[in-house]
Amino acid sequence: MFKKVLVAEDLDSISIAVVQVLEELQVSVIHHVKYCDEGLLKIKKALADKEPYDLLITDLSFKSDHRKVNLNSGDELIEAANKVQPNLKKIVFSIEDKSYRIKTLFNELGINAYVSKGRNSIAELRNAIKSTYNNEEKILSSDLSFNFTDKALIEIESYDISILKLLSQGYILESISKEFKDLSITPNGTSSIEKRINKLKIYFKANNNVHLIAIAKDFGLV
Amino acid sequence: MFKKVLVAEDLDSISIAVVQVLEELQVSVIHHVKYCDEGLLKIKKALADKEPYDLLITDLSFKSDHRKVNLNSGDELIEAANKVQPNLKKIVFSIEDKSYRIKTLFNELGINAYVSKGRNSIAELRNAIKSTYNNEEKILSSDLSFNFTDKALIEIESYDISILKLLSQGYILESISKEFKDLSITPNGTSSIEKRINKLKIYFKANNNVHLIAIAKDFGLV
DNA sequence: GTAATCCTTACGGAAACCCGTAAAGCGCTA
DNA sequence: TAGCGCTTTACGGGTTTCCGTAAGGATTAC
Repeated sequence: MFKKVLVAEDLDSISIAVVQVLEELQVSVIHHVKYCDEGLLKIKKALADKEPYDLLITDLSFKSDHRKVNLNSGDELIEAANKVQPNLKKIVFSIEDKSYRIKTLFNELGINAYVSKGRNSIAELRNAIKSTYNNEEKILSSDLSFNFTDKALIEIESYDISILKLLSQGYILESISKEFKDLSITPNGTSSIEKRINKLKIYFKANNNVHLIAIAKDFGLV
Repeated sequence: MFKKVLVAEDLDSISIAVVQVLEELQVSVIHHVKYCDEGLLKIKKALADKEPYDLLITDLSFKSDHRKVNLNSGDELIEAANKVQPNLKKIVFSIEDKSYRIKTLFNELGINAYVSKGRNSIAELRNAIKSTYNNEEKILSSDLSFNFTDKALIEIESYDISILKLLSQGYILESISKEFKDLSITPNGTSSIEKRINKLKIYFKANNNVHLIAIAKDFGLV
């Protein structure tokens, strides 16, 4: 079993249970952080000490409070961790259950397992840890079963997300066009952006922009 | 201390910690349910057996799965519980931290304490349980401090929520007007509804309807 | 090198919005 | 019942979205 594991989870009510699982599995060194920044520090420190972590178990969303932080989410923590320790095994333990989000985690951040917090997630987490230890790939908790080859949601790319983000911030077409020109994102003609929004509306079966943003919010895209 | 407590919480990772707190506090009978429906059943059963619960600790949002349920949220569970056992003490333990939502819980559902899940929430929960036992009123975990007399958010009423809901479903002004007429909700002229939306836009500093719905989603109003 | 295709941008008219103003309805009081 | 104040509704013009069509430009096929 893993020797040294880092848990990044802000909610104390949850981290207690996660740590218990690790103890059950006879992990000898278990560290727990409540902020992503701390997590990255610990990973770096462990590397410097030549005693790197074998596994990172992290949540995705972290509450913001008075503290000023660099890394705001599990995604960012993983990205940063990948840079300093690419071979680190990574399990995400989060409430998120949108296929779009999860696929991105596997494909772009190279996580080893995803466990969605739910009614039986502690058992799922235990299994995921074991499977990860046995070098199995793309482990998904059983309540989430979607087709990995389904391209539908993957095709929504960062360009679309940018548009949705700006729309949700009250930008009108013209302002989005200007913003894109400033950031040299192309295409940036109002007409092209309009067309792209149209595609999104068709894809998400939205009646209008308001509806579209509501749906995008529900999907966690913005 | 309380003798008999019911915990309604779907995430097993959290309920473990909650039950531990209750055990520490020497509560002799601790029951735990993962669905609101089960919760209500247990409350009714306990009443019928003349051994009612002293306290209900519940989450607000419950994941939906294959199971068909009547009660979808902690709010609904509390409302139902109030009908069968009005004297039941109630503590809400949720991630929610929007003052609007929380105030409604105190004012309309008569909960005794609100503890927001966070980095130190287990200690907060322990205190809230003790305070509730000592008949203190309107107990709020310390990371949430807002003014209870501040009317601002309370003034957003169900009428506004209805408008926001329909907007977020892609309705245009005219359709909303028609819908309101069907449901005999007044005022229902397109002009009045428009004016109300305008107020909301000013209140939330939104540039347009799209922006407004994005903000409403963030606030958990829809 | 030319044609076909795709992508980007432009244009225009109808629908829906945004916003100010004015009229109509309704309860209250004298 | 007339007058007052408040709420609701109606109206109008400017802006933005919505949606179809088409022109310009780049890439690919042959």
